[in-house]
Amino acid sequence: MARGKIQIKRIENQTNRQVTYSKRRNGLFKKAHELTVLCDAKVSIIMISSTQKLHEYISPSSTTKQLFDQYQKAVGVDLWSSHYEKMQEHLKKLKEVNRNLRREIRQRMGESLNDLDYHQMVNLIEDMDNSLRIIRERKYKVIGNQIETGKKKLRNVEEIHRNLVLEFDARQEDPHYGLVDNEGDYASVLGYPNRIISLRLPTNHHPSLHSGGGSDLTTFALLE
Amino acid sequence: MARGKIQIKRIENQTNRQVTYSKRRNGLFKKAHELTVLCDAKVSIIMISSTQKLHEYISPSSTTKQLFDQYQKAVGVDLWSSHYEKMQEHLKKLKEVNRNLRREIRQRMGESLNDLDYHQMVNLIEDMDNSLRIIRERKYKVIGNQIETGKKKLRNVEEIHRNLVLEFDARQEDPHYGLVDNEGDYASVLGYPNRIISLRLPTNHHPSLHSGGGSDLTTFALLE
DNA sequence: AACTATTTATAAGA
DNA sequence: TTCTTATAAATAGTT
Repeated sequence: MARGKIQIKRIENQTNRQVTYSKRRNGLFKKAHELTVLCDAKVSIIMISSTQKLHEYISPSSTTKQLFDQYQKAVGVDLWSSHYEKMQEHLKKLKEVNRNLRREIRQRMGESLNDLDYHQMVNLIEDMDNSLRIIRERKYKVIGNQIETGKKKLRNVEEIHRNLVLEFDARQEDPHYGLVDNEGDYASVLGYPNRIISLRLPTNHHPSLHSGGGSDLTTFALLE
Repeated sequence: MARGKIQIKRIENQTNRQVTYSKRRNGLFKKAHELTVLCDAKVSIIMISSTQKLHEYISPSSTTKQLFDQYQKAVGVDLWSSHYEKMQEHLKKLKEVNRNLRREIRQRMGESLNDLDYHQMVNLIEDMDNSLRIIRERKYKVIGNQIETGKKKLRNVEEIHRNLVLEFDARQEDPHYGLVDNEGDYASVLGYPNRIISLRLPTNHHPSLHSGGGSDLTTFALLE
């Protein structure tokens, strides 16, 4: 278009091609912008050079996506859809699975039994019987554990009580029995909360001699 | 650019604007195409006029979507994703629901009982007991129905048999008893398959006189 | 990146 | 919408 006409065919010289690309790209964008302003139109240009570099023009107050959405709408082909399809399928499968799970639960709750034939119903009953047995066993095991724990706790408490009573009796016979130091608060030193000791021996703040240590009273406290 | 310079600003005259739009659009597309060929580039132009008409240019051997995908990749923002989000959320919810349903079934099958505390276990047992009762009732009802239907069918069969025997005896006493026409095959005319009649009376193809019609033998056939 | 001869695009009119 | 044409704008080749 200047200094000589050119053929419209690929420019083989790489440098030349890039220079022309740059110049004409600017020209194209300028024209696009003029069009945008003069005719109140929206224009989106996406260009990828032979070196894979990308340039774009988008008319002011538009976005490329906006224009692309309008383009799809006008062309009538939803190019997003292919991206959806896989997901749609997944969603469908999940819903199906969901439905089946719900049905199974309903049947196990004694509803929707019309869906089952006699044989299936017999199987269901057998299965639920087995399950119930398992769950009951489990329950009994839990109960057993609780009773066992309870007994253990009870034994501990009884021993503590017994020891306290023994000590108390001993003190009554000999007021100085076991009294080593008036200053220290043995109960709290050994980690026994005074509150609990005083429940048992309101007038005496000395610990029992034989109880196993703080842990016993801890378990006792947990029993409450 | 010709016959006088123009200001680059919106053309107020509507006709003029449209004419200019048309002319410049062609110019732009031509330039785009030249660029495509000269510089071995890919170009996508989407234009929407002030009257919302859409035009596009796409360089040969490309698609608009292709270029748009490359554009997204280069720009680094996935414009599809916003379309996914809602679906993603839905998917997530469904999976969660699914998980819960599975857990409930597992528990009702005596598995994953660690997830339940004692109270929940007691409730589950009570619930399953009730459900089992309902299902058993249903089963008994179905059994009852089957027995009832069976009895009814048996009665019908017995009556048919009785009548056939009666007829057979009558025929032995009087060979022409009840014989009206030798041509017709009464059994099949009345809808009785010969095969079944012949099972009972291999030498006599006449129907019983009193049985209730084809339906009885149909129900009989169902009994087999 | 700048220059400029020349080609190309196009505004206005028909 | 298309053609015409005077003129503005773009740009190929050069520096």
